[in-house]
Amino acid sequence: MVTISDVAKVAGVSISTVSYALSGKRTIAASTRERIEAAIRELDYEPHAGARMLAGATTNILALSAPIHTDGHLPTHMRFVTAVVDTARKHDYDVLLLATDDDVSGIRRVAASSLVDGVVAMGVKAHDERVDVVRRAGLPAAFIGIPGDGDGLACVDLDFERAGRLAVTTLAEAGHRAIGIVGHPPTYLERGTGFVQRFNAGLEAEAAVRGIRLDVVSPTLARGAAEQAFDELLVASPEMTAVIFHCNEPVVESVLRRIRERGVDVPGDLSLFAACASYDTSHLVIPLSCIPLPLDQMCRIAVESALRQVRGGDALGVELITPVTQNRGSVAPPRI
Amino acid sequence: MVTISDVAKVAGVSISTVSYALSGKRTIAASTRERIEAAIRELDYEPHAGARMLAGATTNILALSAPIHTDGHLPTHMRFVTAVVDTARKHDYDVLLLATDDDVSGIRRVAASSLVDGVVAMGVKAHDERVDVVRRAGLPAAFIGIPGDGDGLACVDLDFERAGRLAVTTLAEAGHRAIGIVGHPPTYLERGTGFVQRFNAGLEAEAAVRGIRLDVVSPTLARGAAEQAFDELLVASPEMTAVIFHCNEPVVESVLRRIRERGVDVPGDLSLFAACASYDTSHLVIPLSCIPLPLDQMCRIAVESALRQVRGGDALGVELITPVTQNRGSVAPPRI
DNA sequence: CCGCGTTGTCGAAGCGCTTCGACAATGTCC
DNA sequence: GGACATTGTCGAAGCGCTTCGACAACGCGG
Repeated sequence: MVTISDVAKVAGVSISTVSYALSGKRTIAASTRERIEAAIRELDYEPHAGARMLAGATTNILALSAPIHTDGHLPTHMRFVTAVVDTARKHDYDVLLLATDDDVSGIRRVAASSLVDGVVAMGVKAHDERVDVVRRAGLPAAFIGIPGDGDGLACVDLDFERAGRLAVTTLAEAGHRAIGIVGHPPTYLERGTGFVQRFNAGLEAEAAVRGIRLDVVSPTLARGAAEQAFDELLVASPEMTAVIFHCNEPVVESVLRRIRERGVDVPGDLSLFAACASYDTSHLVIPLSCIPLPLDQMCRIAVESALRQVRGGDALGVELITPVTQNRGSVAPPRI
Repeated sequence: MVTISDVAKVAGVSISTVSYALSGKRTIAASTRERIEAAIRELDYEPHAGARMLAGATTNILALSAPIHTDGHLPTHMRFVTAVVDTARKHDYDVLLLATDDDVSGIRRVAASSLVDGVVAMGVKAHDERVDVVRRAGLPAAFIGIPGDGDGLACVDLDFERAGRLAVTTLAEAGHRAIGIVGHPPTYLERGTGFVQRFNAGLEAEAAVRGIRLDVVSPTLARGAAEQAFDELLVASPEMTAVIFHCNEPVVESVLRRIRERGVDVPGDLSLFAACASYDTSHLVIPLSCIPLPLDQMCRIAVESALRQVRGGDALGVELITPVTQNRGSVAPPRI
């Protein structure tokens, strides 16, 4: 293998000069640097990852803690993963994927063995063990989602509370007074995913202020559950004129098909709104106005926050992304 | 951080003794080993990954080259990834995820920097650049899929040719003489995914032997394309009594819904068969008899093959998994 | 009881890199 | 023109580990 001393020999300088030329930590004469760079290109030199780690430098590896839940939505999960990998690569970082059940032990292991410079954690829960682990290990970390006890930790998320309020506001301002909600499976809440709670809190707060009736269903992932839940909504609240989706794409699709089957006109009979959509709502059977989940942005911020800490910067605390709406024509004033 | 010399001190032995106790490469007296293990537990020692790599040992990291295609099916992709991660962890390996566009440069980089012990490559194409890279780098590698020029390389895949024949055989033995095929999008073939070619070859060979009529459609991923393709099949081959699916789950679901809409009885009017299904066919609107894609098995074999090479073993060449059928009642003799 | 092979342990070298301190070779200022 | 900073380069130490060769200590057969 090509080592730094090969490069030094070819460039006619010492090893340390090559190292400094590479890291930029000391000034190197332009002419010297050029010779070194030429030698590197000529030899196709790549620093030995282990040697770098050992000498106390960075590993240029980020761990991605991405626990998979049986009730989770795999495509969304995958989008998060690839977004993290893409961003990391832009900063010359590789990603070590921690995706087995026991996410805590994985973090502990890579931290103890100095394998990674930092960790990005997704699928964050209200009470997340990983918070303790990274805190104890003093490991640079960024959470995609807001853990309950994450004081001083870098967290990024859509402002779900505000998204809840924005969803209600959007429909309320169109004139709707009774809104149905199709939410995530009940297991999400049981598992302690904070974003569902925050979104619901936002919904309820805004609905209370505006005196709007809210009816919530939380279909499981079983076949037919989504359609059935929608039917229940119709029965429970005959005056309902709008529905907010805060659920995964397959559930939305099922309900949209049911809506078509029943001959309900959108937005004439019923306005629809997809909140925090991790998917493209413009390609659905019925395109939906929505608040997009800014997945790429979240991942980018998380990775960059972790890397800032790696470079010695402070964790910037909680960063909440302001939700925005996108109009796809599925919301209109209710028929009088 | 806790180092091996801390452990040695506590256990009252030398550094090398600890190292040998850990690696098992020399015999160590049972009593000594116990003292060392106690010290390791007491200090919560974890070897420094970089030091290990540098000293010429293994890195205990496997790269997973998992290029993402725009026409690919994300859930299937994710299942492969997690299956690889799970298997790797069982062998005390971590997985570095190479998922950006340029998969070749990623492999080259991790190989040149000795970051990984080996690589597992999925999404293998008939002409796959990665073959050259790993061969040139002398890197232990396993391919999930069969590259065209992969002589001497470790490859694992379902025997798609045989699966094609088995699918036709299954329907032919039930008495069907005209079979429709709903295939993967045409972009799969254009991209050079070998498994589609091999499956089709198997289909055609068996159909030719048995004198069976085959009509193939390859719907794109556009909305409505699947339904439309099925309708075309119906028009093109009125005598068709069975359909083989060799496509992703969403396409199957769309067609199944169309079948319901048209009031076609399964298996009375039409027999259905899912070939190489990466999803659970028993939870579909109409449960389908199928040849499952043995995804976990493929990933397990690939990881273990790569690790065998890491330990100095030979690449075992191409391993084709024999397809098996599962009966879910969607195949019956055609009405006379 | 001597020589021999085994077994268990140790010391030291070295993996490729970063970084510290040293030090020529300059330039700068009174 | 001499004192002093600045700039560019170098040698060497050391990061934590594996592994080689050495070598006591021991049991064994002749």
